[in-house]
Amino acid sequence: MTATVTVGEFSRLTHLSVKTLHHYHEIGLLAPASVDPSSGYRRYETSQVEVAQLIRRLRELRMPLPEVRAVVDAADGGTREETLRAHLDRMERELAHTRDVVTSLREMLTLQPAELAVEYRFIPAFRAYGVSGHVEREGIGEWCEFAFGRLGAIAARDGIVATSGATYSDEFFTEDSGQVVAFLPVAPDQAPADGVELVDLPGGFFAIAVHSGPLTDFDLSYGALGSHVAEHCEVAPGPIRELYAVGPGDGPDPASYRTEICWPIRQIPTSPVTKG
Amino acid sequence: MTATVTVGEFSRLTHLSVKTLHHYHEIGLLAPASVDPSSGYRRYETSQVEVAQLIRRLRELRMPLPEVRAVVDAADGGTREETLRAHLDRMERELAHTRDVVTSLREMLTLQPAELAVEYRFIPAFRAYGVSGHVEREGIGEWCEFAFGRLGAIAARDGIVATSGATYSDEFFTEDSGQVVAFLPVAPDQAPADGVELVDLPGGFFAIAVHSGPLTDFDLSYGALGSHVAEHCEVAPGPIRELYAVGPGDGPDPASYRTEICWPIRQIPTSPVTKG
DNA sequence: GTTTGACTCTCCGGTTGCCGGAGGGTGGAT
DNA sequence: ATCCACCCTCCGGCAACCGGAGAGTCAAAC
Repeated sequence: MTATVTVGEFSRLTHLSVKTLHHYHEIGLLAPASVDPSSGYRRYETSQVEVAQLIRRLRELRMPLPEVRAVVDAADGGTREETLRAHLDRMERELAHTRDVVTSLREMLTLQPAELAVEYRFIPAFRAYGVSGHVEREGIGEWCEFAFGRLGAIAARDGIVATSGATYSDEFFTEDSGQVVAFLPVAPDQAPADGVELVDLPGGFFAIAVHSGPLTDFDLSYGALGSHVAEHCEVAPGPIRELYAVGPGDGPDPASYRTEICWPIRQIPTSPVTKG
Repeated sequence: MTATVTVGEFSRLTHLSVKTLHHYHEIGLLAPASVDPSSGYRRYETSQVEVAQLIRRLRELRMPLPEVRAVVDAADGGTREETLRAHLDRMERELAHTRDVVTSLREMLTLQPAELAVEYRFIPAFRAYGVSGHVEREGIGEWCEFAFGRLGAIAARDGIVATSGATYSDEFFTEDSGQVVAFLPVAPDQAPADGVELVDLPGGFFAIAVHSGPLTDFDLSYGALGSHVAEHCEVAPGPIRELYAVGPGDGPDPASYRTEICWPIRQIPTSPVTKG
């Protein structure tokens, strides 16, 4: 019922290159049915064509080989379905992201950069409910939903009204994963609550820029503020803060969002400030 | 107006990792404004933040670095726009392809494989108008439009009515680029015509399977036929042929397409054939 | 004035999923 | 016997960086 073929023939049947088949053999993803002990010649069975085609399909979707292996090895359809769905979800998200980047790229190239208004403020130390974690950049959206969901629930329960925010470690941006703390300011004598920490944010001077609109071209404002600070101020240690003056909780329209980016500085610059 | 910053600071301003900045320096994509000759320390100017952000944006779209360089270096907006658009087009196509693969993957996993009907036929040698070329797999759609457009025009002019087809070299499938010949059968005494060649296709025995519907899961039929041939026939040399019995020229609905895959064999097998 | 600690440098190797080629052995047909 | 197409293994390389080693530098603190 099944015949056995050489690599070259199998290559033709599956549209996988011989090199690729060698590779899959080496890593144990798709081993030939038999190998001639003396010559080393590989022999595949025609029944293996199906698996090979499945692998090819998955690879066409850029699925990493370890995941492909998981799908292929999955005995039960459940695991298989799950891995597949996870991958497709990821692709979906990536796609949405791509669209965002494209639009923001268009804006970046066509529109003149909006004049950035930077103001200086002293923010005193304050206490806040906090949710902290080491977050991957990819998962930041989900994580924020989780964190602010939790903070929002407590705020609603206790009747706290305040502008929430978050601090981001540098590595979060540059290494694509790092420490993030979502916070919601509370009174200094606020009692602890389940599910959140009590954190004390240090006071200090900040250079603050307001970013209006959705967060897709957030990095532009971020870079502009950073440049401004580098040109006019002495930076102080500590993570950058974001204050969500108007965010998803205040309305459904991302265009109405207002986010304040707070860059810690040593002091308010005294020299005449030339905006730019 | 512009201040100068270290790699680390520049990294914070641009959200590019230090390693990445090193890399971009090395390949000359984004060189620091100055390098301390004794210490080797890099110094960037804040004015470089913008370029860096553009690069980051483009990389987020998975644009290869050489293309990024082209966009960044592009003095005039025209070249820039063009490179960009080309890239976005490619992404668009890739996306469409992804969707196709997903649906066909779904079908592949949920539906039982349709019983493959294989028939054997002797096809005599014939003459045809041909358009041949070395084609990249990515560009096959475009190329087919071009080739069959040309053949179709001549057919219309000369009143030729025949089923067109194409031959594909193995490498086209396995190496993602290879020789392809689109052909349209003509009478043996047909006169040459501008823009097309006259080719003679050799006769012989073929194992033929009919693939119905769009070509997204074409490779499945292809593999199934190949397996069948490997199990029941002796293969003959020569490229695989496809005959477009019902194709884009015959109606807009891909579901109505019928394509015959012709696999060259030495002779019609005499043994009792068990389908599978 | 030096010591600390954060920052930076270069170089080397590894990652993923293969491709290309060198150098040499095999297999079936003539 | 010879040919030629096929097959083998091994080595290096591609993109676009990341990780770490080992060493040098800078600025502030003691």
